[in-house]
Amino acid sequence: MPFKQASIGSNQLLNLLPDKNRIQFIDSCEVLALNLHDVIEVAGSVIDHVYFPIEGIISLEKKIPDNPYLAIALIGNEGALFPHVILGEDLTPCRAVVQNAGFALRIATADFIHQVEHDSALRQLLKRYIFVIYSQLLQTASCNLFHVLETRLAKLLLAFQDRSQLDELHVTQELLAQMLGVRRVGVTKAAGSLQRQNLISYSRGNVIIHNRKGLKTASCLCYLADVDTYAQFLKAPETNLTNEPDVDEVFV
Amino acid sequence: MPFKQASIGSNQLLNLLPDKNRIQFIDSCEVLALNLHDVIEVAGSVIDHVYFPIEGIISLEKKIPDNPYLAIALIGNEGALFPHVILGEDLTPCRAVVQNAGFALRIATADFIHQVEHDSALRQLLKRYIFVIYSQLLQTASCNLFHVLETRLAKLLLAFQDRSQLDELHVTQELLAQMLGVRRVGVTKAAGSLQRQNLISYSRGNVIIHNRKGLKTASCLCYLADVDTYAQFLKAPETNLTNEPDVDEVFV
DNA sequence: TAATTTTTGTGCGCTAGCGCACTTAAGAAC
DNA sequence: GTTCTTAAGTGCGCTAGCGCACAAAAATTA
Repeated sequence: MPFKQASIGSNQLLNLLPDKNRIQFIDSCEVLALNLHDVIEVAGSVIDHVYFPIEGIISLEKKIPDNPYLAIALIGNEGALFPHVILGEDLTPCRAVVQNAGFALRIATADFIHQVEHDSALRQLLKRYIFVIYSQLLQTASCNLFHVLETRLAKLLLAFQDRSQLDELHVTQELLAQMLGVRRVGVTKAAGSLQRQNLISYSRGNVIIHNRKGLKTASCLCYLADVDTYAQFLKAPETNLTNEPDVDEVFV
Repeated sequence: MPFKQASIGSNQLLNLLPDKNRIQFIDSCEVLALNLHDVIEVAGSVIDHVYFPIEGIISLEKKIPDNPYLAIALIGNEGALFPHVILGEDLTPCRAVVQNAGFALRIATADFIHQVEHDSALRQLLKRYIFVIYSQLLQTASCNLFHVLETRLAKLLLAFQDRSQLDELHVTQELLAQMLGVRRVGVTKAAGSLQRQNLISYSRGNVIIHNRKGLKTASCLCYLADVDTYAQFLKAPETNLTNEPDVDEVFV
């Protein structure tokens, strides 16, 4: 349970910062409620805030013409939404939808960039996080092509649980289908199979995970790969985020 | 023909830099021959050089266990290889293979980072490029899931031609299959269909593109989307890469 | 010229997921 | 209760791509 040990009520990414930096950064943020099915951004829009979820789940979804949406990533309190504005482009290539209600810290893009400019620890952390997302995206691109629905569903449920911190997930088959880019009946079939294996049970928008270990076995290795990638680059002890200097080490 | 107007013998990305910056940067590079089927990096290895192809094509390929390789991107003289080291992580999540012989500028990672630290125009350019690659990767992740092989093959051939600057591509069906993550016979079938439509012809490792416009129609919209993304962020006139300041504007 | 290797083509049965249409069941509202 | 709405299940024919095996043709080597 890679993200479960984190304390509720905070953002794990920001928790990796030294206290001083974190406190200063959070001071520039406001708290925003994430209401279920809110569309935070549509594809192509200008990003005017960067978000750090504390509770709740946001899915990043890419749409290509004549095809359904596809969830590219789930963002919970282990991550951030739109940190890539530090790359200098404030457009989002995909939309962001709240899939579990909760709340998040958010900061105006300009303020965010200002903070990042003047805080090397924060900068380093976010660059690392962007690299992790990039690596996981490579994995997803392969996974989408090669892996059958049942394993992809298992992966998604695990990712959902990691971010909701609950054994009972509030999500319908219809929504899962939208995230996976398949028909709802496809999810019915795959979920039925997982239920018959006593890994999960569900009814009308509630999915209960009974056997997390078994679900991992039923999922593709991509789930573990993603968790490993995150842990490798964003685990607290090894991160060694530094506070100084901010002059010579302007970017890297 | 989005990349064709570029002069041979240079890297288009670096061409977007002001003369002064470009000359200084290239001065720190060495020229390296790209030999067909060279594996420049394997997945997970430490990146000790960043490459700027001048001629030739390199494919970035992700491997997941029990499945074939999958080409994630083609890199020619419109791009760069491993620029993401500026994110602070010098590992590569995928391997890089030379698919068309040629040559490239390359620079040691440490030197590269040093240059990027002290050259805001270069930094801005590379961040933009990374964003473009990221956006295209989102597109690819969807494309892999939704689009049939024939359209994906058409897209790949167009991307190949853009980077080889020739109408005759040197690539076997076997290699195309490896890049697309499918069986060779799948490519035989799809390529046969494109040939019957008089869009291409081929024999024993040579693919000739007869009708580029038709091939665009036969490809998925993802090809055009990728080209547009590149043009939007990396077109010469609009880029406005600046030289100063390098103090206040340390990162963004 | 003959043998070998590389590249491309064909056939066949199989499976995952599709579109479409319809059914069942559980809550919610009346 | 009864009706209505939302969520989940079933059936059917279809297609893309799979694995496997084998055939044909072009290029290379002997």
